[in-house]
Amino acid sequence: MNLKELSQILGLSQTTVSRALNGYPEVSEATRARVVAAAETHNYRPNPRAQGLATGHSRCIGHVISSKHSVETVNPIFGDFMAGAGETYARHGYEMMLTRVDADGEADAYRNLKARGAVDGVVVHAPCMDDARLPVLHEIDLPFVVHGRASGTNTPYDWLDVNNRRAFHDAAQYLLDLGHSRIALINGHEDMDFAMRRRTGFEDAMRAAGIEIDPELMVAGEMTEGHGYRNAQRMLGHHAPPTAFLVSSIISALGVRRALDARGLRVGEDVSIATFDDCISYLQNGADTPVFTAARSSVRAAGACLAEMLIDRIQNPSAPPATRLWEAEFVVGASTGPCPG
Amino acid sequence: MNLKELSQILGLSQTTVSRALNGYPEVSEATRARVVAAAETHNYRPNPRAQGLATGHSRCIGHVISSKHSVETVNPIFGDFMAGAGETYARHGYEMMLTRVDADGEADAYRNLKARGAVDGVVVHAPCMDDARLPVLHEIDLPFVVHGRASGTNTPYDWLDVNNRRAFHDAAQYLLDLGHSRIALINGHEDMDFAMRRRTGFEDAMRAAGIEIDPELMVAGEMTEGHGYRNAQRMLGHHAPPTAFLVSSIISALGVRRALDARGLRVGEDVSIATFDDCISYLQNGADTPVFTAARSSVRAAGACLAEMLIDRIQNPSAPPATRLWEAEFVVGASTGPCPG
DNA sequence: CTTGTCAGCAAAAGCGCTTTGGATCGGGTC
DNA sequence: GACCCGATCCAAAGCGCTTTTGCTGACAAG
Repeated sequence: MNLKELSQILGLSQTTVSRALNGYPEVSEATRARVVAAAETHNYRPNPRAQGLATGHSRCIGHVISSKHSVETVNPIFGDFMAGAGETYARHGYEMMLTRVDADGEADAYRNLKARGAVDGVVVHAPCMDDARLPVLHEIDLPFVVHGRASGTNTPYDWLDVNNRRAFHDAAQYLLDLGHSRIALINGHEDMDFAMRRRTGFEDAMRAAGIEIDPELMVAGEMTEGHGYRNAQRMLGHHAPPTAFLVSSIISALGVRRALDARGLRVGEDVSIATFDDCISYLQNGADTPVFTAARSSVRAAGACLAEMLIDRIQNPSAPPATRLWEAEFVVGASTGPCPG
Repeated sequence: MNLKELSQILGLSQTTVSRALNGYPEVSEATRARVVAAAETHNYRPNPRAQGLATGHSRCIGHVISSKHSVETVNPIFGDFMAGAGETYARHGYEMMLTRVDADGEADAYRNLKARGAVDGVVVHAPCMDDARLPVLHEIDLPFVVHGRASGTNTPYDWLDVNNRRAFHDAAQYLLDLGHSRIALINGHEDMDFAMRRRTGFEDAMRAAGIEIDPELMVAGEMTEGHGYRNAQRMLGHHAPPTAFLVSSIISALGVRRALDARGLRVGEDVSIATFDDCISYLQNGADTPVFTAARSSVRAAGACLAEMLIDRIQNPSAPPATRLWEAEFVVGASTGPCPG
């Protein structure tokens, strides 16, 4: 069923039917009601491609996910982020389109999406310092919002970020207050902006406490369980092992815990673990009492909020840049305790 | 840059340019080369909506993800599945479109996608018994492939599944051979087909060993870490607690392990754990020696294969149904050992 | 009885592409 | 020399929608 057929059935012109359906005022309420009813009974759905061709926009949001650090590894927060964003999109009548690209193909992918008019806007994931994608997006004039921030970029843009520096500062401070001084940092890839900020927060707290940081106890990499396990194992084999771990992801924290188990060390007694918790739905940090002491912030909520911000941006391209800095919530769990000895 | 402009630059008609670009034979190789070069230098990209309007298909695959069991929880294998599928789509020039719907909105979502011509085909996730979606898809004649199988459906369809029954039969058998008889099953929602099959495999092995199954030791639910933890905790408080757990997801298995830790029980010594391992990228089951004894099968590979199958189906709608039954690989890890006592 | 206004509707021109149905032209056939 | 033919290329008709423009008739104002 298309517009033409529907209009013939109704004995009206396509114009009138289109207007009736799209809420234009130039059509009487009686006619509109008749049209809407007919559209309903004949299960008419406007063809989005034709609509897009005519209007110039696609009612579709692009997410391009790159395999930057590893072709193999998928970001564990991806699903929850998309769930949050997806619901917002759906509510506003937008679809979401995923594009998967190789390591450095992101900028090209954006150019492609723009040239083809495939999407009305994009969400930029995992920004890094001096992110090369933002100038490209500005240049091609494709609306976008950034999940996180990109230090080094001076032209303003829309972003939503967690105060990662403060979150890690406060978490480190908490461990310091418990008497720990040999604190290890297991971070995400530090070319990513958020990881850099977390590291800064950690270092600030350590420095303020007058503690020199052992480079052996700082590591960055893919935030997998294995990454947490291997590095914790290595560090625990150190001549002066850490008494506490500050970890950038609950996934890696699981690996750290496994390393402790393997060495017969009790979590929260012999060794403490504090982590960042993105509130991944299938890995909740304890329904009742938190398993891990953590700085937490829902990635799903972030997805929902960014989606909203992007839609706003699309509808009002000249609005001033919107930015949101969320504070992580610090929760004390069973994984931390006073420094032994 | 659009076709019209490009053809004017070249001094050719739109027809010729279009044909040259799309590899039709009615154009000389010299002209074709000239056109291709010009398209390249002017960064011409055909508008997919216009292309779709003209050809009738969208070069886009739909994935509709429902919040059937829980609005909150995202399937942890989602990201890896999409990564696998996404690469295949990209290679064949397809995009993927996600739609998120409420509990029972899936069938409607399919009708919508079809009526609007938004996608050329869809992937059906998490089929259940007598799945209501398949008749709908047949009725509206939208090409699809199923990740798993839907028992009770008699019209044939394309699917790819892991031999879940055998995987769980063999895993249970392995535990039985180690001397365990109090074996607990922590399963996924059993209205889902794969969970039902796993349960059958488990029951078959137990029955063949002449062991009566304690209903207290069988549970089904959302495959989260918390689900594993809570149920393991409960079962371990039983007057005759299990000496082994058979778990449907490595995520839940992590929860089971946490429950063991909480009770000071050693994994693989006091209590054994065997699990299904979907090879989730950020939760690898040990790079060197497997952490968990597991039946494993890569969900990412499944995504890639299903994508290929769907594209085949779209290109050849009348081909006989394709089905693939993969055997899980059984790996022995550190989480299992002889039944103590 | 004009004139102006305005609600209500229709015709038609795109949007950017593919595809059908010619047109043109040089060369080979009889 | 008339005819056919393959090789190239072009004009124009859609695909299904939105939107500009214009028309018609009713009705109030002058």
